[in-house]
Amino acid sequence: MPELDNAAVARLLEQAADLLEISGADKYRFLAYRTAARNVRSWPEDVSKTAAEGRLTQIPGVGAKLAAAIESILATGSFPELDEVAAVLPPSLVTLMQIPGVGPKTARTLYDAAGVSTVDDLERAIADGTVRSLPGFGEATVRALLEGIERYRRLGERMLLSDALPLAEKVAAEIAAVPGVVHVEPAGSIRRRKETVGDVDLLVASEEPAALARALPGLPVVSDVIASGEAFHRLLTSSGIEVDLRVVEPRCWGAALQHFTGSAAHNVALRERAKRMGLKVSEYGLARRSDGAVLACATEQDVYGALGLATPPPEIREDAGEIEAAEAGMLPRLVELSDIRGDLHVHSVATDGRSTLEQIRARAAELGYEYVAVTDHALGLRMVGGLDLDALERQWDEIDRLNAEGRGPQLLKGIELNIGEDGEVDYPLEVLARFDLCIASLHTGWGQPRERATARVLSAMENPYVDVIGHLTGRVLRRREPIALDVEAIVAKAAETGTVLELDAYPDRLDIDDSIVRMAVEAGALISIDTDAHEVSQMAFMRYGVWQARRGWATREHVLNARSLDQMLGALKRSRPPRF
DNA sequence: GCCGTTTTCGGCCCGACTGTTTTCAGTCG
Repeated sequence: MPELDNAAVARLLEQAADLLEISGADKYRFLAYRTAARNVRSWPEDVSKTAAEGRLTQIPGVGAKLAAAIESILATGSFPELDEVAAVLPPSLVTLMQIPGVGPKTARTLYDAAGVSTVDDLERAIADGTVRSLPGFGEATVRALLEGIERYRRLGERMLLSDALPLAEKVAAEIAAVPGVVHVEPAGSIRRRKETVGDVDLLVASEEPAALARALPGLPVVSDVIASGEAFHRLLTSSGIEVDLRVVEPRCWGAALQHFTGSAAHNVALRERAKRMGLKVSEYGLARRSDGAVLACATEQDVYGALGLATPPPEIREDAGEIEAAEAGMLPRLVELSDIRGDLHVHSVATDGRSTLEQIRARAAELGYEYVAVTDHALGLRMVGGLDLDALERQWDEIDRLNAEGRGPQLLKGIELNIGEDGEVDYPLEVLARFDLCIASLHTGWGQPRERATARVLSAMENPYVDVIGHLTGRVLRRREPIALDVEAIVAKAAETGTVLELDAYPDRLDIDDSIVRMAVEAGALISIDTDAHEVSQMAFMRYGVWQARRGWATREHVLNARSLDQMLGALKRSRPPRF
């Protein structure tokens, strides 16, 4: 039985929830599975450990029954309730529900009446007229199904935040110039800075919605208006990405922004709280239940304030403790881009980078940094021409020369070491001691057993000169799965040894992710937000790393490179007296 | 199936749109 991580357990619970919903089970039963799945996914330790210690019911939304289900999943890879429902309904039906417009009832009908259990089945059944002949499936419904299939195939993959956000900002800028527009802001998962987003939502407040509607087709970034109503427009942009526009009255901007920012789970928790207080929250404002009087709606602060809450930053609105913290006045002051004093992971022309040391220093100066570490690849990574000792000496001489000029940010002598098969790194200790800081990363061993990969990282962390572990899991969003690792053990070791965990801000890595950041924050381990830039323009990726760190509840104090040069160097493992 | 500022039983978010079996169920965000 392969070790199942929290995400794998969550997926099985979600599958059970979907199948139970299709089977017509009680609404609150399958909702309970879904809530548990979400909380297992964000649970800050391995559920296998939680299970071994008999603490599964500490996970919010997990009671006795779901604890037993999770124990069964960990032991056998499934659980009785899932097996039972999967014996009656083909598990592939859950993919049918991913087609826009197809919910549980439609999926069930299509399966029962036409034997449809996959998207391909559905396409065939539409083509041969089977679906049209079913009761309840009129002309318009069949047309909507075909469009849904097309959208599912075209938009099935989530976009990177780094693709969606710049587009949203561009559309927002053009809309802001339309007469009558008072506010315009990306909402949804873009505003929460989630690493990938399913769709681009823009919220607009306008005094003249009709004028906005007339202006949309003429905007430079808009190539087509796909759908248009009074309060909703769907635009096709010149980049081929669709943007959904919601238009609201300026008077209730705050309530609308709160509503359309979500997350869904956060909003549900908020409305439950409101209900307990005799209030009601919707996109139209916070109202008294008794007489419907609207008490707050102009700003988000008004809405949260009327509920007795401070306003949580959008990045942490996931119903993962932020409402409790907001109530207690304990919301963290999250790290900001302006807190960042330097970049500790940048490649140069000496290996696989494309920028010179002077260019790197100049770019760091533009970004207002105090320091920037040059961290080319070490000897072991032959494929990119890792540096030998002679090459290192040359680079160090040049760094000394540039620093001696006394202009601009301090260049630091760094290196990106390769973690070997037994956790060893490329140079002996006496060479490692000569760097200002060393990052060590896994570059090989994808598909290794979890224990083995974990042991390599733990062993590297014992090295007194491995200051930082680079892009821990090696994932590449939409391309490469993370290496299977005992992340909890690694975070604990980081706190114990003073090894810093890097958050690689490259937009398709964002590695470590928000959940690991939160584990590090809670364990007292430091993180370092670095761009891993191979070209100076990529040093601008810092903002994506900062956002991911914010999603993990990191404050300035948790971030190594939010410290001044002296304090940053003093926090490195190598600056400490040796332990005996 | 979970859970407690009203509860160990009886609740468990809000509003809009759409099609059609035609005034309500299904779906969505």
